[in-house]
Amino acid sequence: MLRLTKKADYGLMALKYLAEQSPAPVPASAKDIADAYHIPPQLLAKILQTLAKAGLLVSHAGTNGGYALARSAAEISAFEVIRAIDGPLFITSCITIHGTCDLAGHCTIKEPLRKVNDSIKDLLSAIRIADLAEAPDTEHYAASVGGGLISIAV
Amino acid sequence: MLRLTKKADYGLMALKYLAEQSPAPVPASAKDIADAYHIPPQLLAKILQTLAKAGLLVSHAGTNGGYALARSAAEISAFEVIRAIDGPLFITSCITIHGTCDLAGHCTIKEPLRKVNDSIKDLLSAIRIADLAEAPDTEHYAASVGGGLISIAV
DNA sequence: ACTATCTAAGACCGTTTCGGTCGGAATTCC
DNA sequence: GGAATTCCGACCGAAACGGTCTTAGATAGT
Repeated sequence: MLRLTKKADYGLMALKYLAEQSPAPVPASAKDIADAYHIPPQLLAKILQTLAKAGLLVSHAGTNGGYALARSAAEISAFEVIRAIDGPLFITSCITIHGTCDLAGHCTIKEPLRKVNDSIKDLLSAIRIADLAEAPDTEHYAASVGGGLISIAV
Repeated sequence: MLRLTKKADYGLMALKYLAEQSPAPVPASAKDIADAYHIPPQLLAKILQTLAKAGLLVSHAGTNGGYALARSAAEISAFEVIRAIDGPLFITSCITIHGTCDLAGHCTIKEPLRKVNDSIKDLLSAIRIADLAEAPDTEHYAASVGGGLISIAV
């Protein structure tokens, strides 16, 4: 449960790939990335398209075309990627886009879970693509985030 | 995305109901709870069964039977409930039960996301059924959790 | 201008999961 | 014995997910 889709996984992997390539003299094609990670090429192609449409990637059609990061890898959060691919983050069915609960009235579960929701969002927002790339071992990664601890309001 | 199932929602609501009833002179039947929250009775019945099988509830069959919390509401975490209903918590498809990634080798996304995974787990573990019950407004709830801040290792 | 390469976009499809229902058996109380 | 209630598995429709296919449009090199 609570698992993000394979598409989001692929998207993050693709962004990581692009982050490691930058600054890229030539953009990477969907096929390049798909080959590198053994991802179904056509599927990745669609993912990259939505990522481009979301403004996280810049695309270039035609020969020698491909994709490149729209911003620096340090300025793109995992949350943005996941949101762009999988849609808005709602941990519970109660929290809809309108903020209303279809079980309105008889659902007091909503408020506490909304906080969990926000916390997860903060958690994912703190992870940046730059953290994914070149993050081989645990200690170095934790240190790079800021002391290994982040505080989350509950 | 990243949303927990309606079953888990229902389960949490049911636990909250039971928490508010305790100490209960008589256990609450599945139908009682279903009526209170307008949940499909047969569906809730199955949810309560799995919750009982997981040891979170004690059940009593027969006339005037029903369910009651197996422990105090303060000793049951939202994480346990969700895990019992929706199964183990894996934010990414990479993290399987065996801890192995089917994209083994060419998937460096895994490690950072595992930490997010653990953090969410900690987050949900910190929420207890007692927090859901009698938690009408935000301020009181936040204060009751312990200063409104919890720290999570990244 | 032609062609190879590449993105853009949408239809389509098989499988799985989810939400929910049904029916029957076992248990307990009156 | 009968009513209430848990227990358990089978079943079903709808939606989501993962993936493919096809077609069209943009670009660079020759």
